Amino acid sequence: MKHETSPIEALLDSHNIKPTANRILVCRALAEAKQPMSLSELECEILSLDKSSVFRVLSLFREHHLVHVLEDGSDGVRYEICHSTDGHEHDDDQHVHFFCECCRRTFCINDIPIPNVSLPQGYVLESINYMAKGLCPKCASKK
Amino acid sequence: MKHETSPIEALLDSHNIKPTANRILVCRALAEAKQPMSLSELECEILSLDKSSVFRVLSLFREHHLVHVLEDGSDGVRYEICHSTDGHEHDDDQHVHFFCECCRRTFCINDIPIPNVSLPQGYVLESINYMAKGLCPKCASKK
DNA sequence: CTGCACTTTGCAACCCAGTTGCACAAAATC
DNA sequence: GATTTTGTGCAACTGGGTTGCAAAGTGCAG
Repeated sequence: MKHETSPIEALLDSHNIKPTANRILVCRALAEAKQPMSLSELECEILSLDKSSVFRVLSLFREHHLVHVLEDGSDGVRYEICHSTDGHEHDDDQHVHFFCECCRRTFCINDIPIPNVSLPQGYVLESINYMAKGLCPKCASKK
Repeated sequence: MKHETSPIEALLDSHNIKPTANRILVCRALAEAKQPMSLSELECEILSLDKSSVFRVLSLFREHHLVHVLEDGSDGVRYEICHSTDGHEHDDDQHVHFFCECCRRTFCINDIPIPNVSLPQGYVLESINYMAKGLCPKCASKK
């Protein structure tokens, strides 16, 4: 019986990434997460993998534009699957993120695209990191 | 002859920070810098000070809202003097920053305020980190 | 199938920014 | 001047990130 390719494998494939076991694990973890994940979170979630393996898988994903990186200021970066329609070169799905200073989690505000600014002459824009900070609904209501 | 208080000391004073020698040094370095500075840059610039001293001075400044913090993704945060008019509680001078991926420097785009977004119900906004990335004019022209 | 080249992985070691404990120096207070 | 409080330097630690290297896995030609 032939091996049915999962959606995860298809996703890797569409980014020209050979789907090894480790890569599938990491990719699935990221895909199922509702929030962007940090290296160490992935490390904990997939205990079978070594830190360096996760690191290298993530680096590879980044090179192939399967994930993008965001800094929330909580010491270290987070990774999130790109949902851009074409999935290559430029991410067209960059959206606003929100970092809760109370529970220190990072939320995707998928509905809200990043507002653009017109930079002064000469600057070449590649990407934008828009990180709003404050209290998430849950933490705000606990006050 | 009486000790003339420098503008730097006045600035510290206005934020209720006792102006010690170290604090004046750090504050002046920040004030004179055209770009936000990292902990290690300050460390190098003021060789007489220990890393931990700079760190503690910066932490103090942050608590007293004399500086604000920004993440440019170049490993580690940067500090910048607040130029808010009242200088307390909320920074009203938050502006766009630009990180050059070539020379890895961070620029203040002072003219451009951070565009606001209306967050979903429940979120309480405190601050926004808006970091545009790409090539600065100098690096872009070198290509 | 077998041997060989290349890729992927795990381990251990390393790097470095940030951070903390502690003891001493400086300043403020009594 | 003695005592308390505050600030500082040193050294050590932490934790995320990164790399070298050798072993395991994979693909392919013969």
